[in-house]
Amino acid sequence: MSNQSPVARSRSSACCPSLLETPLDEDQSAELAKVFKALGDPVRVRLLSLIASRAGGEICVCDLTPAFDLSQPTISHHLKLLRQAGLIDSERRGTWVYYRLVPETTDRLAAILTRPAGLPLATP
Amino acid sequence: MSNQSPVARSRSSACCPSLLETPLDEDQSAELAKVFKALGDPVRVRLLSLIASRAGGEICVCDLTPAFDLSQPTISHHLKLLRQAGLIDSERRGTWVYYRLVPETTDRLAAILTRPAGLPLATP
DNA sequence: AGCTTGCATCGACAGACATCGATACAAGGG
DNA sequence: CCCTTGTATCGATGTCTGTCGATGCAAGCT
Repeated sequence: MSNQSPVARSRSSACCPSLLETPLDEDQSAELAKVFKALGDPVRVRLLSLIASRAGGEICVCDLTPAFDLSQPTISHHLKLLRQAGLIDSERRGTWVYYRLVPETTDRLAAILTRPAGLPLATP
Repeated sequence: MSNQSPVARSRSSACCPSLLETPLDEDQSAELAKVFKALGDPVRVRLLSLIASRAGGEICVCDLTPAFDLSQPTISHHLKLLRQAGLIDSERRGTWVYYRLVPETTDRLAAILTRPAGLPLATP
């Protein structure tokens, strides 16, 4: 159940912090956009939030599904997209499947969105 | 030309940092997802990167368009979405329109994705 | 083995989105 | 004034995506 994240993974072309500092090339932009796209849905944002904020670091799908007015297949679909984006990971234990955050990925996103000390603000 | 960002704006229901700390409610998730969705396209990520990394803080559309193999209306469309998400702002000066980053919005995103000192990592 | 419960996958469908060419609008120059 | 150049909007079109019910698969129980 362990897909590896395209963003958390250290990559040849992209090593570095901020999107706001240096223009990204097409490949870097495409990989980043995949992760942002995974976060571009209210259900998935809330899923990630529920998973990440869970004491103990994991949560069972059976505790996730009832938090939404959506069918179980739909929740499963959203979890799959989050997993493919490298934002979460899953593990089966017995009958249940547990999801947990992949903090490396959110860390990387946060770094990418952080501007280097006092980004030039069009200095008026 | 100044739409205001739903995320940079201080809001009644949401005041606080990390998505990773406390479960978001539906409204908070929906607003956040709008911004992430705006970043969920390779062209827009690269546009934002080109705009933000520009020395002087602004860039003319006429310098943006030739950086892509896309029609001018398509670029204009993507810029509009970034603007509506509160990620960039624009100003017309003479014939040209200049875009600049709205750093409050990216700052807020970065904060939201930052975990409070040592998020419980499923402590194995 | 059969039953039950938890979760994932499949196929279908409606709505959303990226893209284009054509066109409209804004501003400056002849 | 018209013409040109820069940018936004419009309408059409093909593709992608969120959602569902039905079904399949995994694991434990009896």
